[in-house]
Amino acid sequence: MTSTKPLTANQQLVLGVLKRSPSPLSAYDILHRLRNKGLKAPLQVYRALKVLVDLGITHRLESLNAFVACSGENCRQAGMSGFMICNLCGRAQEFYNRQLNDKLQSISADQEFVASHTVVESSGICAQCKKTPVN
Amino acid sequence: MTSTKPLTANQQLVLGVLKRSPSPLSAYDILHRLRNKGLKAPLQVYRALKVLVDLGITHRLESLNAFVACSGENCRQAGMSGFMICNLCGRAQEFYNRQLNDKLQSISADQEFVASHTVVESSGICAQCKKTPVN
DNA sequence: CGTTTAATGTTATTACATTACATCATGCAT
DNA sequence: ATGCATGATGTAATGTAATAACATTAAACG
Ligand SMILES: [Zn+2]
Ligand SMILES: [Zn+2]
Ligand SMILES: [Zn+2]
Ligand SMILES: [Zn+2]
Repeated sequence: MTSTKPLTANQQLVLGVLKRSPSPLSAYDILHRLRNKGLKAPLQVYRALKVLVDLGITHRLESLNAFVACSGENCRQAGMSGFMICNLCGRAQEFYNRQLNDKLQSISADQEFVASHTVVESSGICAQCKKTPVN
Repeated sequence: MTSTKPLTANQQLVLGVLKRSPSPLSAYDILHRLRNKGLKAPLQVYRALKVLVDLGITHRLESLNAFVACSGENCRQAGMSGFMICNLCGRAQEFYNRQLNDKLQSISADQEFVASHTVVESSGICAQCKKTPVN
């Protein structure tokens, strides 16, 4: 059934901000953008983010301490996608690669390690910024 | 030639603490352990860590906001190793896998993304802790 | 209704990291 | 030697990220 409980008001607000943003936002960035909507404290944002991340609708970028809306549909099942983060324009491109996941899986298996979550984040320069140095 | 400048006193202290620790330490953990050696401020630790990380002698674990001494020799060249982090005992096992790196490389290439650094961190339960639940 | 439960709000605190500026040591050019 | 540049250190203050503790409100349900 996957009876999916609807998002609460705060959760929708936070998700909306993330979806509209071209690049990842910190919790405090989000808070700042929702002051006018009545949000006042970090916890309101962190609570909403926790739910969204747990649902797989939003991802946390560990190397940025920031959050981004999921760009795919396959994250709930896969549980593991990667990101390419541009140091110039700040955008984070999400990707999913079966072979990469399989490889990570086999590496874990070799060590008898049971992974529950894996972070894959590359920093560098995106194709766009390579062509147009100043964005 | 690789004329390698010797580490300063603070850098050696920080590296020593990391090498002796069985699991990753936060900058403030390190500071705490070096109070008796005269270190007083976070910046002294962060400065040393920056040098050690830049040298590839130490790695930063993004998902923990913590640091760990490099367990291999191949990091200076490779620039990319991964970690399996146990949620029970807290240990972080470093690994290096050529095929994984090649795959990440090819994924980047497909998107015309030039990666300068890549984070790979899996969280889960290590072999040790699987056998002996309470460590 | 009255009671339970989940979501929110509010304040304070803890944890992580950097900025700014003063001081000290070292090496080297005059 | 003396003065100056350079790099490492020390110190204080501040900025940024995240959570703890507790009060309040809103929905669900008998
Ligand atoms: Zn996703
Ligand atoms: Zn870019
Ligand atoms: Zn290493
Ligand atoms: Zn373990």
